[in-house]
Amino acid sequence: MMMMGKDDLGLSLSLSSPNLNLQLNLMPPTSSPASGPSTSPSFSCHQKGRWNDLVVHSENGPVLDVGGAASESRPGPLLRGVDVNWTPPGGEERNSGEDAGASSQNSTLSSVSGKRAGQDLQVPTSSRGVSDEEDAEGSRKKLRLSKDQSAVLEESFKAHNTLDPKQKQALAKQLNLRPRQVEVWFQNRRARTKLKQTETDREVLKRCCETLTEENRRLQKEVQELRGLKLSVPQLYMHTTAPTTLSLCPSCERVSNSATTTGVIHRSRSFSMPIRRVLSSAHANRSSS
DNA sequence: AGAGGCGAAGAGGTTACGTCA
DNA sequence: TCTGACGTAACCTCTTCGCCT
Repeated sequence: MMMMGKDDLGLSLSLSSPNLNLQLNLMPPTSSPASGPSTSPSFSCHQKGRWNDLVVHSENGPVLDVGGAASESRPGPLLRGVDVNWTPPGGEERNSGEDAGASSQNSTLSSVSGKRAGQDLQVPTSSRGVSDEEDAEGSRKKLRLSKDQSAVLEESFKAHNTLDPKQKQALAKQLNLRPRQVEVWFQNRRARTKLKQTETDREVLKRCCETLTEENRRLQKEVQELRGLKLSVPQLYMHTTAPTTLSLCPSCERVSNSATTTGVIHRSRSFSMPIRRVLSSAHANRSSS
């Protein structure tokens, strides 16, 4: 299980509060410009040349051998039950080159749900058609990719979370999968990554909200204290305007009570300490009087 | 045996790009 | 040359469904 970095998505969020400086950088890697729908992070669909060095190769050819004709060549413990990714010799080769080959000869790989098979046959899209012979096979069997296949796909995904057509072909051939399967795997992988990231962000934002709420509560309390002081020690404020005009000097970060200031407090955390000095001073005055 | 989770895959929509009249 | 219609490809999101625990 690979852990995704925070920059797998195309969002950038920055939050800052006195007690919290939060930056969520959800931008995709710089090599993966976001150009999809505006509602969500997405990845360019025209990324030719970005995948040139990506496929994970093995010294001895494909990293895994699930496509052997002999059953003993299949990864036994890695695959539970039938190896749906096994391709009869020559079966995938007939389809090499195009996703249209998704009409796999591999009957166990049938991806046609009974409900939708008819739709597919009626309106085959560019790469999602289903052959009649596959339809005739009946219900689809859907099994997991092997661990080795998933590992190779994960490695590829780490390097790039989008697929170049050539690399899709290469991966498909390497893993004895159909290009459509590789494509779908990457789509689902991106979706899982995004979902995971969304949940993480939600937690972070939740904590941020709690922190800000607490900070707000604290500041409200300070305001109450200041107002109480103003009532009890009016002479302390005679030379100044209302407390709300207190501002923070951007250079020294001290409280300024200049009447010319706009009252904008830039850094409330720095504001807090001088305020406390004011408070202690006021308390001293009150106790002495 | 049934429920729920997970993942593979389908369907429909969006966007970007190329082509052509 | 510009422009709008059209087709295509890649992607995203939602959903379905089969397998596994």
